[in-house]
Amino acid sequence: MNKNEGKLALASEHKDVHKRELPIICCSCEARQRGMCGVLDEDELIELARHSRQVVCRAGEQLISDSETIESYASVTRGVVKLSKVLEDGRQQVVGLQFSPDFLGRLFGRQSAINADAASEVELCRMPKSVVERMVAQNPALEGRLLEQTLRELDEAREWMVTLGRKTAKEKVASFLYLIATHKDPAHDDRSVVFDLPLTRADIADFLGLTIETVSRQFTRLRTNGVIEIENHRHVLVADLRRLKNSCG
Amino acid sequence: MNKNEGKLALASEHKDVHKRELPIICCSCEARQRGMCGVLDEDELIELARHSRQVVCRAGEQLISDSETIESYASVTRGVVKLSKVLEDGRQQVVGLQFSPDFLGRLFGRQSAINADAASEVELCRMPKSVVERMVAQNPALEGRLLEQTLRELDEAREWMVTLGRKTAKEKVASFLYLIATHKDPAHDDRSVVFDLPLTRADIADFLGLTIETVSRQFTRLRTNGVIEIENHRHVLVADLRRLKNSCG
DNA sequence: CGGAAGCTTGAATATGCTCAACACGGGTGG
DNA sequence: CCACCCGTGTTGAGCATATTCAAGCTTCCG
Repeated sequence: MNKNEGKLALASEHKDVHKRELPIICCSCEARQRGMCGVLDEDELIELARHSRQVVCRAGEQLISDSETIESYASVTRGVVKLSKVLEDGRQQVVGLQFSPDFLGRLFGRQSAINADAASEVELCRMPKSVVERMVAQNPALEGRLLEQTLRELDEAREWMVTLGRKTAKEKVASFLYLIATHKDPAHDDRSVVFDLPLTRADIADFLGLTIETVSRQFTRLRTNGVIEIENHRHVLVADLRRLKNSCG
Repeated sequence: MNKNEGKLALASEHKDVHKRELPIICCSCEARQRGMCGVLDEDELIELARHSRQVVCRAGEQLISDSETIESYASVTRGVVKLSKVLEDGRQQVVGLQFSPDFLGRLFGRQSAINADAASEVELCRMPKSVVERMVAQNPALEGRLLEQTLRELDEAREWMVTLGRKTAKEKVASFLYLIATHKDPAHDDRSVVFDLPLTRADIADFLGLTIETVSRQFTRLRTNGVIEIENHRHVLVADLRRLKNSCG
């Protein structure tokens, strides 16, 4: 930690500080480019950063649990976050995946209605609820950007409802692979893609409303059909993305 | 139509009009109470009303179709709107229901990604896209209210994903009935509720990711179990809402 | 009254689930 | 170093749930 920063932070409580420096961490942060921080001016960014904390979470770690009181929000800066809901008897459904630089947390919520877990190793930038909400109230551009993300998430959720409600097991698995493939490589006019699955078979099953056995069988089926190749159970090669898309129903 | 209004509208193009009267239709409109219009000041409301048109749609009428260019938004002021998506081979999934005073239309969207149909007879207040977007840009409170509705819709969509992915046919049908029952009668600490189904069996099936036959069978099952009573295929009586809730899984 | 649309019911079928066995890989400890 | 174990994934056999196909029944409306 920087000595000057420590001094300033102590001396400046409740005072405006001019010309504080932009935190180094923010400079290369995706949230600054395409995420919520992209609409903040320098002062706001410094103010927000002053209250934020970078945290790294191991795969499988729980980030937010259902019914938990919400005290902070976060930006996802690395890795994949899994949003899920569980029924009383333990049945689980993954209701969304979040990637960098998505905003994490139910804005204006008092307590969470979902669980959030690190699907892979994840890096978060945690921000206190109150600071974010104050900033949202003062900066319509921030409100606007969060509105846009929320609208995008709603579009994705509805798209996925079609998959859950109306597709066969094979189509579901193909749809999942297509989702990951296009998310990893935005320049997918190229026909072939290679990637590592960010989810276990169990997570994929919970995402697709299937069992792990069915997911496994459909992977095998897509493999024997030549649509995909798999190495080490995790590493996937899609030779022709259009063929995969055609398998999505 | 009022003669004075006609004259004013013609004479005042591109001029500010002071002291225009609040449209009568707005006074009793639910959107003015709990919907988007609740955050508008009088001038804004008059301005918006000047560009808006009330329309009534018969049950089954298409309001917005997939891939259609978006030129207007709307507030639902009466009835139930069904949002759906279809796969190329015709399989259909209902991805949401909207009631008064919900906002209808994909904000900032260039073209629609879903169909919207009148499930029952529906009344809409149509507003031009450009006017709404200008007002959203100028009034953060409006942006905030639309953000809140979008967040609520996202919550609902995710809740429904659990139903689609992880519940049995019986639980799905019970969940649908519970959704309608609690939506019709917000004061549902009372144990019994009576209502008319706003959707046909086909629509319900598309909402639940089932076939009409399965929906029908589960209705029969809930009826013989004494959870519900049905009259005329449409009129439903729930004697004990807690029993229905227990059937939701 | 007759026809159409919407709904229910039954029998046969198929899709995905359950239960069970086994394979593979990485880490731990004798 | 090898044996063992645990977590993860695959495969098979039998089964259950929801679908399909087909018939018949209400209700609404001309």
